[in-house]
Amino acid sequence: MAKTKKFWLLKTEPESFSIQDLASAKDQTTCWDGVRNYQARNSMRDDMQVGDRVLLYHSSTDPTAVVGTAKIVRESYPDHTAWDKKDHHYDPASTPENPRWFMVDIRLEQIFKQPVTLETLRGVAALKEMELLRKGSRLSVQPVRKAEFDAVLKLAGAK
DNA sequence: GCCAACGTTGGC
DNA sequence: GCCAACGTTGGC
Repeated sequence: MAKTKKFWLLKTEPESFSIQDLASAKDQTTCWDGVRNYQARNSMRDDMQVGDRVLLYHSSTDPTAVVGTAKIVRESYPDHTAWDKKDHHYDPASTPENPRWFMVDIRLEQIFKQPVTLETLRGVAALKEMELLRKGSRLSVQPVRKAEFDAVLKLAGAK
């Protein structure tokens, strides 16, 4: 069966890791570590495939916005930062023998010349159902519909 | 299994 | 910094 490409949105606080950080990373690639939410983990562990496209969103900044796109380049594997006592996201319940948390690798595709702000997204009728715009939405790894992904690209003047 | 208390996220 | 909306924890 042919793989169907999926679309995602990943949130990050630019103070801790920004799309500019991704741009200057080796091979413009990074592991998406530190996710400690089961629903988000399940998306990464069970549903993300190499080749899927990702919107990168900067939260807790001004303005909050989708700032670019990336691609999944490695499917899920254990998040070893959960085993590191010194790591901020350390979780003693996760072990190498029985890992609880997973991550994927992503590679930068593009930084939007024109970031698409949350305010802009809220004004677009085609995005009314987008998870990001749901009241109280906190999920840091969200599925995005293809039509939504395309609409955001269009708003950014990107492909 | 219920649910109160607690911790976190994230827009404003 | 505030606080609404969550998710998790743990006593019972």
